[in-house]
Amino acid sequence: MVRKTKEDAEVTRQLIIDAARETFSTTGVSKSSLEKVAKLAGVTRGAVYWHFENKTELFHAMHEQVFSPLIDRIESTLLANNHEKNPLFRLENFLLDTVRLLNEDQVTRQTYEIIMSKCEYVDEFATVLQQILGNCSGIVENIEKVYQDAHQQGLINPNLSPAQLAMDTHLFFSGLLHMWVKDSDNSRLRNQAETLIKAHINLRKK
Amino acid sequence: MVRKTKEDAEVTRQLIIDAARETFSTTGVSKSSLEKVAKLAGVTRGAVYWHFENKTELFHAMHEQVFSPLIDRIESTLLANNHEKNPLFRLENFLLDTVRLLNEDQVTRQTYEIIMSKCEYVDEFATVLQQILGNCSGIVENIEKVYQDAHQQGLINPNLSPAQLAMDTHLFFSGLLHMWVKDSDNSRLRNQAETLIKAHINLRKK
DNA sequence: TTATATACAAACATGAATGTATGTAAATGG
DNA sequence: CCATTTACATACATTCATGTTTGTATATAA
Repeated sequence: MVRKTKEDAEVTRQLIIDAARETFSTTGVSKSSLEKVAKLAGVTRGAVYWHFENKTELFHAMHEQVFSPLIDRIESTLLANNHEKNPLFRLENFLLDTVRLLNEDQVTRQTYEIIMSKCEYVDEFATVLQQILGNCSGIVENIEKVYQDAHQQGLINPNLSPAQLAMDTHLFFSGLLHMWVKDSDNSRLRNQAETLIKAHINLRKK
Repeated sequence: MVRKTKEDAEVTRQLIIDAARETFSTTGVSKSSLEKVAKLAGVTRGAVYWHFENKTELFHAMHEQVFSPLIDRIESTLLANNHEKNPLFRLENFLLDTVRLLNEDQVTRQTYEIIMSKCEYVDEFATVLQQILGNCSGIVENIEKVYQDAHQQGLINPNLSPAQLAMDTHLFFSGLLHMWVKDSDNSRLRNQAETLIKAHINLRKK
């Protein structure tokens, strides 16, 4: 046994996370044994238990690694300090970028797939769901600010409530992501996504 | 051992399905052992295996029992043979009724919860997902017809595409149901749902 | 240079869930 | 009324995942 340096250990940790994502994605979280994950990562369960308390913690690590940067990105792309000064364009770009990211980045795509259709939100995982819902509230708040901007700039119908528009957009996009992720062999939706987003935004324009 | 009559057996079968729903709902599908289900139903695993091949078949039975009538209801409430002659009202009523059903009927609510957040869609369950997606396509088609009606009757902005509107509505509602089901302790959304639906429809009106 | 902590592998112990096979009493059909 | 299913309960065999413990070679700190 070759004792690893600190950097080597970090590599191993990442290998395990990657293997977990891959395994969760094909087998589902609850049917993914840590033995399978370990084998795919080229280590033994010993390594897995060294780096993570149990499967739940491993799941958390995998989830956080992808979603932390995503959450951070939201404000900067959505809010007024962005270079794009038209709030409706900012919103449209945010939605389009997210879909494009799902198209291009397999890691993000797999992670979305797992949290949306390969994970059961009971007991220990209920906290993950609460976390996700918390992020959602954050997104809605930011979208609402966007619509408030648009409202003030006179870009949208003045008797539409920003709060309601924000919820409508969020639910639309949430539904879109769910479909997008689940209906993997329906390329129609995947191609249609951009058009749908633009149509959704246009519906609000004056 | 008291040998049961045919009707007794049917009662047992239903008890098992009910127990399964309850167990799936609290424990998640994959962590629900048939032993637990059996005990809750007041029988042994013998009875479960007598009525159902395995957990997957039991899940199918539970799912179908709630969703078959739901699917059947769609066309009759959504399409033009309905008493309500205004297509936008038909659509609004359909959405509102669905939310109301979720509010009132615990069986329907639990079943939605299970398929939306307490089930992993891999291997044997992937077929369930395909089934659900099939139903979705059906709903979208029907909603599209509604918008075509509305279009012909001049109720909506003439340069809005019925197909895109239908998808937008479906994604909105899909997102709404997901949130509604998952965010069980957020009564805000549950109270807001009606308002959101009406706002969503109003957005399309001329 | 040596003691200690690190980063795992390997072995062990346990428990839980599944599927099947067998037993059985009573309903049912002839 | 008798033979045969039916509708289960009970018992058995097997697989599999988990968590823990132990072993160990080596990086690292003192």
